[in-house]
Amino acid sequence: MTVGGLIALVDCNNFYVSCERVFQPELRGKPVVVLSNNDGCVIARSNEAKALGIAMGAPWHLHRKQFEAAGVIVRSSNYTLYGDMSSRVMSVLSTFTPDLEIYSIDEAFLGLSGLGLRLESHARALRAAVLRWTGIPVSVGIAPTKTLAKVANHAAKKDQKHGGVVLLLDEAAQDDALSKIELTDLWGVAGRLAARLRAIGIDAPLDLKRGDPRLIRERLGVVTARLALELRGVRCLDLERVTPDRKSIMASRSFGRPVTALTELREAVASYTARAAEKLRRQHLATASLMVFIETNRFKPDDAQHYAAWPVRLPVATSDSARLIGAALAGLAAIWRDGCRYKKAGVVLLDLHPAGAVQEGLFDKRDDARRVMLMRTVDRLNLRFGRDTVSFAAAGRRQRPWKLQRELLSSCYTTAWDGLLRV
DNA sequence: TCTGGGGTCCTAGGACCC
DNA sequence: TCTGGGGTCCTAGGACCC
Repeated sequence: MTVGGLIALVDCNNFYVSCERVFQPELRGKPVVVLSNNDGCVIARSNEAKALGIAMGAPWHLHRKQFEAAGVIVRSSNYTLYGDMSSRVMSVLSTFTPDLEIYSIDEAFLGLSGLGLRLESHARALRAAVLRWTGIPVSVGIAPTKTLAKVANHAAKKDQKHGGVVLLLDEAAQDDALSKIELTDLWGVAGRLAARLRAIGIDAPLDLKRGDPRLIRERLGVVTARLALELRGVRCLDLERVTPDRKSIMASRSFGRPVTALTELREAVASYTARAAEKLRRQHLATASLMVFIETNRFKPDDAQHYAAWPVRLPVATSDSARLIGAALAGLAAIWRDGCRYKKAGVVLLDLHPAGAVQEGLFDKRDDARRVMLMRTVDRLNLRFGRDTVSFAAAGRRQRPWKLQRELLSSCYTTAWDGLLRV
């Protein structure tokens, strides 16, 4: 039943607020919120602030007067600090087990095989160590699957009586925890999916757990089917011990005020692109395509609305800031409209490759697929080459010669072709 | 003489997470 | 005057391949 051992989810409590409190102890015990860029909206709340009814994502300017009158203390976000605190927390965790997946800035999954009966005291020791060495309080949830570990962690946070640690080891305990939460408390269920679940008679987490897997797969897709299995204790999501390479890198910002001048937009896009390129180089990657986008204020329906994105394909993968900025600005020029009041701009780097493997022409995936297919065909079949055609024998049957469209083959593998033609 | 069908890729959009 | 900034995966449909 617990094949593969148990999984712990360690999650920092109100992480950004806790980071601020480490350096400003006077904030402890008081209602505190951390605001997003431009002090736009609430992105973290202390328990005391939650108790006042401050919602996640609440636009601050709508509530400022009311909440400040209630004594709420406000901090602007400081991502450099949070990133640094996160590394400290993760490095403490890594002293407890090498079996660690850093899931987000404030969460990690830990593999717990071989701890046996000392599980709970181990979890409490871990909690105490993180608090002692970093000043950050964490909650620990332990269960046979990631999804159930999330449920356990939710329970640990919700009820102080657990002392920050909840284990859901047997089905009775799991069902008890599941009976106390809503569909949208589950990892992977938000409003839309919850509505679709209710439409087929699944109103609560336990209904989902006990639902017909085939029906769920057919009506709601593979992700929800996996979720249902995970609730049953069947592990579908494994620990990702090695952090995979990023598949995209974005840099974007909302402006503090509306921007109409192209020169100003160019400055913003150039600086975002430079930031994205820095991230790219730090991760030893290069990009072969990017997208630039601009956006007006969607909360102002009276303004002329304009959202536009422009993809730019680069001839060669690169991490060079100047080349990327040039490409992004060319894209910007193509979409910018005179007279619009822009509120946000950004750049996304796509089609990322390891920097070391960068060579012109190697990153057209389609060409790469053709080359692989070609090589496989040569291996599998008895090929005979003519000047412009190739014929082959398969399963003892003679087949019509296939016309080769050599002109379709990109330069990156004409060498391979030349080799083949000499066979 | 055979003119179909299966596979893969790309893109956009949707949904979700922190 | 003021409403964040990142990411991931899945799906569907069309293009294109042989």
